[in-house]
Amino acid sequence: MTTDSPSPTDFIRRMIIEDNESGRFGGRVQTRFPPEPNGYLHIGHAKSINLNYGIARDFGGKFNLRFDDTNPTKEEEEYVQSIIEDARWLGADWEDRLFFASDYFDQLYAWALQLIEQGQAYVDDLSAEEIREYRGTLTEPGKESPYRNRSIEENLDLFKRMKEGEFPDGSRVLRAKGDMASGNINMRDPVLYRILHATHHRTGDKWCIYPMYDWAHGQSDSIEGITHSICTLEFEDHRPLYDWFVEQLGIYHPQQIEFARLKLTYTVMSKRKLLLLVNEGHVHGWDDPRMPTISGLRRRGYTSEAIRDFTERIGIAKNDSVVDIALLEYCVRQDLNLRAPRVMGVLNPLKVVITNYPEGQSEELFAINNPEDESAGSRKVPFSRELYIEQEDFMEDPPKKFFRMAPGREVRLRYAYFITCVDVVKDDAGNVVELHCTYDPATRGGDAPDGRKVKATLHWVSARHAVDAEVRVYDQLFTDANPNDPPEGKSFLDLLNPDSLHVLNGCKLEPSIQAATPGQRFQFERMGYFCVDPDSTPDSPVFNRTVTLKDTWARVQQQR
RNA sequence: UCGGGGAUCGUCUAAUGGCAGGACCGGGGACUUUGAAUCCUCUAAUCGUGGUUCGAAUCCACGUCCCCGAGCCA
Repeated sequence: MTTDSPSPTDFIRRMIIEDNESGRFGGRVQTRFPPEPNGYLHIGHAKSINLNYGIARDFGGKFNLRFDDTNPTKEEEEYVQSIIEDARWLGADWEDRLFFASDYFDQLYAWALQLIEQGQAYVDDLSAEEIREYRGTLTEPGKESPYRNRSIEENLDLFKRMKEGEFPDGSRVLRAKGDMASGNINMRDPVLYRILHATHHRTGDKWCIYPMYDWAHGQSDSIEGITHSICTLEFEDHRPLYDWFVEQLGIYHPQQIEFARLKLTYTVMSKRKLLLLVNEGHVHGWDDPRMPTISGLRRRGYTSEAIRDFTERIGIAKNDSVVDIALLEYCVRQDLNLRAPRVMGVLNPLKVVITNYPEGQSEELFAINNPEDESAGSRKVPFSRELYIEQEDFMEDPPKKFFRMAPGREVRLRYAYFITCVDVVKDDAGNVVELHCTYDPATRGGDAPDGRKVKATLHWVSARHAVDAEVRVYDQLFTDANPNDPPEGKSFLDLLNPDSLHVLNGCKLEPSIQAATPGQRFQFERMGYFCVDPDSTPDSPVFNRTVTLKDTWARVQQQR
């Protein structure tokens, strides 16, 4: 009844358990992830991968990676490589079972000949537009093509000549004989093959006819011995076709099961929209850290463990749903809290001079690398007369609940000393540019021997020892929780958040960060989780903010 | 309205004829050398109307609303 582990029996696993009990597939379980190489993987795909791979793993079955590469006009090798990399990074293991639908083109062709010979497929000369007209509408039946009753011999001849390249693109198609009056439009003589004189990323120019999804997918599953072919809801009314083809061919019959695709608030998930964002330059590529792509999330600093945890927490069902992106952020904080070493970094520096600290002197203070992980050890952080603190940690005229630095107030510098603000230096425009403070030498390490308390602990960096860095802070890509549903006359692009990226320069980081390499993740204490960007060099380090820490103070401020 | 699918706390998801549970979000509190983490705690739901039943989120009937489908895309 109550399960505290998040992974459990969703309706798909229950179906599999039933199949195993009835011996339907001989107790065998084999799943697959079937991406089309026409874009990068996104977190919706991660849901599918973790579902399919997780099922295979949990049931002691097998998992295949199969590219659904039946449309050479949209598919590219670059996408194949990125998908393999991302799927692996997510933790999926297909062992030696990396397949391509294009591996099966010969078999698919032979099966098409079989269907023609059985009198169940024909070559149609109607134009694309005519086919559409003949198909009818959602509420009215279609009518049969005048070419539907060609002889088997003529169909065989024409289809072979289609394959030989005798006809131009679009001039003919091979269609199955379905039922032009069916309420399910997929059954109204679906197209099996179209003529495409295009170079395929794997088969080159060998073919000029290419199978449609419906003709390729089920039979590919059948060839691979897939038991449970899991796909998303929009394929639900393709299932009768899926079943019909394998039955007519008399081949092994897998079970198609559909579940709801993932939607997330404040982002878009369709490959078409993501491609548009990339092509129109609204983001800097598929791996832009604001993208919901796997490569974007990785660059942002997400771990595959956090993503897997997320895909387990959201569950599997058939309800259309939109998951709050706050859950994803919760998952990555949860994971990074345990593994990210802490470091001090000031994003918006405010200079502090400790007036009673000797000029030219410095010392090293003890700091813990990760309070959640003792094995992470400790480090030394340099302290000196001139420091930086965060601008937002000082207010000249603080409201009631603000208990950070203010004139006359004493606070703790993390791992260092208690300091008291004695003077505020301003520029001509009245901006606070520097604080003069005194420190209490007796509070070294951060504890007052007399037991007095301070309400705030601030992070800081010694000015002389600081590493300058660029920090890229991100906000949601869209201002609207559901950019898929823009107001009348607007596009989802109109809902783009103009402030989704802020580049901060001159950020001050403690020197221990110097050796960090791209991909490394840190918690900047009190500020959030950050990760070294691939653009980073030893001379000019660049960090991405993965996510802020949960910020109670920020919430209090918003309520005011 | 032709076919297919779906409606449970704000969100996601359990309960498959027997106490509507969990997680996220939000509120309150404890603790605190991160306003973090952790811990405690609270708010909050069965689309509607009938029916069957000792008992209905679950079964039945009739409604309502939402999603998908008319690519030579997948």
